[in-house]
Amino acid sequence: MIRTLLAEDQGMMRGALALLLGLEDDIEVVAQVGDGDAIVPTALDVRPDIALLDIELPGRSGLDAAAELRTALPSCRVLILTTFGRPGYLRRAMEAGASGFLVKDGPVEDLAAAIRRVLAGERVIDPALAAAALSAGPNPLTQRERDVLTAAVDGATVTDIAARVHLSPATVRNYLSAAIGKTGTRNRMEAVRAARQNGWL
Amino acid sequence: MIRTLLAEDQGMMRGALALLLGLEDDIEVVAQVGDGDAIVPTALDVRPDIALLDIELPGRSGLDAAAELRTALPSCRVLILTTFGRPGYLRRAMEAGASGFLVKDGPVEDLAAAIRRVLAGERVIDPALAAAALSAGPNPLTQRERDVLTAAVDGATVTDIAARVHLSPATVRNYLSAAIGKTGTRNRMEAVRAARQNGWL
DNA sequence: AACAGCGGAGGACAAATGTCACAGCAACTG
DNA sequence: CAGTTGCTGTGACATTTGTCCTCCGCTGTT
Repeated sequence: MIRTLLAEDQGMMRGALALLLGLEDDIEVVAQVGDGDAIVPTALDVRPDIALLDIELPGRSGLDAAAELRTALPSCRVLILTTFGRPGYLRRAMEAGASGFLVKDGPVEDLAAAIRRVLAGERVIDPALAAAALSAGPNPLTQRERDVLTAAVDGATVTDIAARVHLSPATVRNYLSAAIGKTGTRNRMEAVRAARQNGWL
Repeated sequence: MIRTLLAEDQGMMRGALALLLGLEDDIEVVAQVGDGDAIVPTALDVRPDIALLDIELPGRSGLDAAAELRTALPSCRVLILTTFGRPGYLRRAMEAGASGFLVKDGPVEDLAAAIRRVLAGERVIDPALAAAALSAGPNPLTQRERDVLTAAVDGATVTDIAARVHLSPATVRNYLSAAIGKTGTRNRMEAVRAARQNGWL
């Protein structure tokens, strides 16, 4: 019996996947969480064989949780299940020690199959996505540039961002300018979009 | 047997929901589509009792499809199933003649129950959401303001927007200013967010 | 005919934004 | 040690953005 932990924030999706996986003879969903911060504690509690993690969750992101699981519960494999097949996400997932990366676009049948393959020691990654991740290259943004960009997503002014990140407004503008330059865009908004698109935030 | 059409763009979600509904004794999923433009033709073809529509789809939106279904196939009830419980969405769904509005956050069990209730002639709407929709008031933006705002979502400059909407740059700035004023925000980006949030786009 | 209302456009102005050059400092690398 | 890179900060500058006021032409109303 494959003991599975499922982390997904959308209630309906979570419930549906749990029910589906429960229908499989060899798979058992032993825990469901809807919050990123609950992943590691729950995993330590129920000790699953595999954790199925969404990336975008309330609280800690699935990628962070994956990295922490790697050391906290090395026996547990991680399969990332996400809406967005962003190159940077895949890259970070691999760096976090995930064994597989699945996008929610595909057919449901893929899911159980992927779980079994991961448990068998295989790595499960969409080949097209892998190619995109490699061709896109690594994240060109520095930590600070990411900070400033993420603080800018909701339309905050330079002053707002400066306050949030504890920097001088002038410095914030420099970082924004740098980010705009590196992403090859023309303004904040485009830079944010481009960085999001690539999974650089 | 309740004949159901399912429109949802995420393959895994669509497949999972279809399987789940198929497990119910009295429900039968007679068609699945992943594209908004396919909804009406498919419905005319299979003549379902109820259409389960996501709002944000490639091609036509689920709301537009709902409105068209209303006249093209009046016997078919519409149940909107969406990720975002935005007041404006709910309002538009009701105006489009939908019989129910469900957010994907809730438990899966709600879905089959909602379908049965809709078929029984009831209207299914989350009370909290209904209150929010009423308190938020109607969409304050004019058609042009919406056009300009939607053209601004991806960080386009005034010139870009002007070209897309076939207006003078000066006019575009006026509309943006109006939209910013009406949404009570400080700049484009915030205005776009606010309008999105409320389902005004 | 006079009127108001609205969509579109222009001008002028202040504020915010993006760019650039430069400088000090810390940390790492060869 | 010298060189590089990243972080933080200035100051100056051109451009863009947001605001406000005005004007024109069309439409429908009284």
